[in-house]
This record gives sequence, structure tokens and C-alpha cells, in this order.
Amino acid sequence: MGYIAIYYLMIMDNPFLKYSKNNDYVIGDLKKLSSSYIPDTFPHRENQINSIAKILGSIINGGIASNILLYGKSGSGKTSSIIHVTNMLSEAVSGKLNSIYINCQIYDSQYSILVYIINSINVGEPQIPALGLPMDRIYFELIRRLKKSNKYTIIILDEIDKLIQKSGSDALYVNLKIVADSNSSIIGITNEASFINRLDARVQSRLNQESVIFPPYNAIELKDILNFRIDGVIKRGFIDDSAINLCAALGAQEHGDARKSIDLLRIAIDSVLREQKNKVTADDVFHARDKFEMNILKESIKTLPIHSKMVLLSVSLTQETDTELTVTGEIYENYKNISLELGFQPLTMRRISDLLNDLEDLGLISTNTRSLGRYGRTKFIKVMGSIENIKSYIMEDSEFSNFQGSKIVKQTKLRTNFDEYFDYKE
DNA sequence: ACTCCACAGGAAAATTGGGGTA
DNA sequence: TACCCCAATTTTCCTGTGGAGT
Repeated sequence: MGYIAIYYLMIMDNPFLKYSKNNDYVIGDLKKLSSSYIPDTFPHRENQINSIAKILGSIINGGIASNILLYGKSGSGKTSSIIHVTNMLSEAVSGKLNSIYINCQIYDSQYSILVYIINSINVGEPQIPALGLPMDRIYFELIRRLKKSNKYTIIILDEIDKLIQKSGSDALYVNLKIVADSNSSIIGITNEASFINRLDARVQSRLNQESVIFPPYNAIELKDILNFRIDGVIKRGFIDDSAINLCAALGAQEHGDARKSIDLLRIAIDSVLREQKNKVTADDVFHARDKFEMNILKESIKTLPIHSKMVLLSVSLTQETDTELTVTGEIYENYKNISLELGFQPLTMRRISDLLNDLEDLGLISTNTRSLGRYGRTKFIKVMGSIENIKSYIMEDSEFSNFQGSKIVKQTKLRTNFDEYFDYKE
């Protein structure tokens, strides 16, 4: 009796289950269509996987593996492949392996990375706090626990270029030293080919012992991958060939991005299932793309720190009143007003300059440094995408709930001169 | 050739805030 | 509770810069 009740609960609560039970088209686990799913076969990545396996293989015989650097654009299968390989390896040595995956975009200081590694090694000891301990003690503790665990350790540093960008080569050097002092290897993942040149020599030689390159997928390969993912999950015929081709083409367009292709297909399938239609067409994929891009925008704005949100709002409002002169100085003035209105102590211009660069990295704004000769040198800034949407996403933050719209200053130093400059020209 | 605007962005100092210790 | 350590964040101080004006 109890089982039946639970069964119904699951059907009610889990949308995937609901579809799979009520729909003839779904014949397998829809999780296979998630871009983070790690399949057990990787079409068109056999060479890379074999190379990595060969390098790490020496661990099986008790040896030490070289450090590896994986290159490739996003969605080229680097992360999935390495996790797949380490999973297999862990199986081969019957679990005597610590494989620690770290995304350096999230853990971006040497301190946070080391603490994360320590807390990932399970030797039945308490967690280490994320702040406040002296570095040498972290270091000591890490070595101690690594030795105690008595396993080989593989540290995977994803987006390793972000670490260098934020914390410099030293952060990596510390990690590499630990590797030298213990039974472990580092695997770096980067999508920036020039990354290695920015390192200093001592780090370079240690990290770049072996490298594996992941070239972008072409449209034909992407199509294979999509078909492979659908296989056994969705009934043939439910998805129009044109839809698959389009997903592959859009992914190929975006530097051969398999993640994008798969996500697009999944979103398209999802909405077709929800609308109870009986075929996924190219049109559905186009809709999926719009939705996908909106979600990315919304999500990246939602997770922005409060001051970044205020800066972005300032850019939006400034651009709204005058497209010509969205420059740093004016954005800063308006940011200050917004900040004061919302009851925050405004940050300095120097800091805002960095925040603007961060926003550019996120693709939320685009900047262009221009010189107006006598009238100075500054950045011209534009928001990417619709101002209305961006504004509404920012306003979703409760901190902005009583934002009335600060007065938008138009009288910066530059503006006075700049206006004169144009008056003069005309 | 030289000046000077309005910043960009590097370096170092100062502040912040968790955590430990007495 | 007072006080010291630490890394992270932010400010202060600074030098650098492209090109119109003179």
C-alpha cells in the first residue's frame, strides 16, 4: 500500500516522471539529455579520452602521472571527458583514488581552493572553515590529510585561466608544490589557448607536462552526438530531422558547442511535451533558443552582487536618456545617486571601473575605450540586449523594491566639454 | 612639439569580518 | 570579552595614455 502512495507522489512531483509515464514518445531517462550528464561513450572524443587514459594509466601500477592541460572551447567535451576518465580510473583501482573537481570560477583564490580540496578528502575529520585560518596551517593540514587518505589524488582545475586572472601565477604554484610533495597530479582545463604564455616559467614547465587538445565539433559530429543522446530516450520520429540539424548547426556556429546543441534540443523537447504536441520541429528549436538566451541573461543578472546590479542599472538608465554619452564618468555619477537612494555607501570610481570590466566579461555590456583628444579618454559603454528586460530583471531584487528612479545626471565634466565640442564643430 | 583632458588600470595601503586564543 | 591573525575587499595614490587643441 505504502509503495503505491509513494509512487503516485513521485508521479505528481517529478515532471520527468510525469512525462515518461503519460507520454508514448519518451521511452528512456530524460536525464541523458542534460548537458551535464556524463555518458559512457563519447562520439568523436575517442582520441582525447585515450590520450588522457594513457597518461593517467601509470597510476594503476602505483606510478605517478604527469600533470595534464586540456585545451578546448566551451562545450567541446573537456569536462565531461575528464570526469568520465577519472570515474573509470577510480573503478580500475577499486576506489583508491581521490578525484577532486574544482571550478576555478567559483573557487578563485588559492585559499578557497586549498580549503575545498581539504574538505573533499574524506578521512573522517572535521571540515575546515572557509575563512580565517593562516595559510601555512591550511597547507600543512592539506598535506597531512592527503597522506592520511593514502590514495592517489587527482585535482581537476576547471577554468584554470580564471584563477590566474584573479590571483596570479602564485596560486597555481602553491597547488603545484603540493602535488610535488604528495601522491597526486593536477589536471588543468582552459578554453584559452594563450593561457600558458601568461604563466611564469617555473609554473609553465610543471603544469604543461602533457597537453590534450579538444578541437571544436563540426555540425556533422554534433548531429551524431545529438542522435546518440536521443537514442533509447525518445522515440524515433518524435523529433524532426530538421530540428536536430538546426540544433547541430546552431551549436557549430557557436564554436562547435555541444553543450549548447544539447541544451537547445532538450528545451525544445521539453516545451513540446508540455504543450502536448506530437513532433519537435525546427520552429520549436528557434523558440528554445530565444528562451535559452533570455534565461541566461536573467540568471546572470540575478546572481550579480548588489553593487554590480546598481552599476548595470545606472548604465541602462544613462543609456536610456542619452545613447551618445554613456561613458564611465556619467555612469559613475548616476550609480552614486542610485546607491544613495537605496541606502548603500557608494564605492569608489576605481572599483566601479573594475565592476564594469566584470560586467563586460559576463557579456552584459560592451565597452569601447575611445579618446576624444583634448576632451579626455574614456570608455563608451552599451548594454547588450533589451534595456527594458534588463531593468525588470534587476528590479526583481528586493533591495530595489522601493527604488523610485534617481535623478539621472547629465552634467558631468565631460558632457559640458563634449557639448561645446560638438557645438563648435557644427 | 607640447599640453592637457578624463579617465584606465597597476600597486600598495587600509578596512572588513570570520576565526582563534587568552 | 578583548585582542590578534588572516585573506578578501575596497580605497588611496599613482603613473600612463590617445589624440584634439595650441
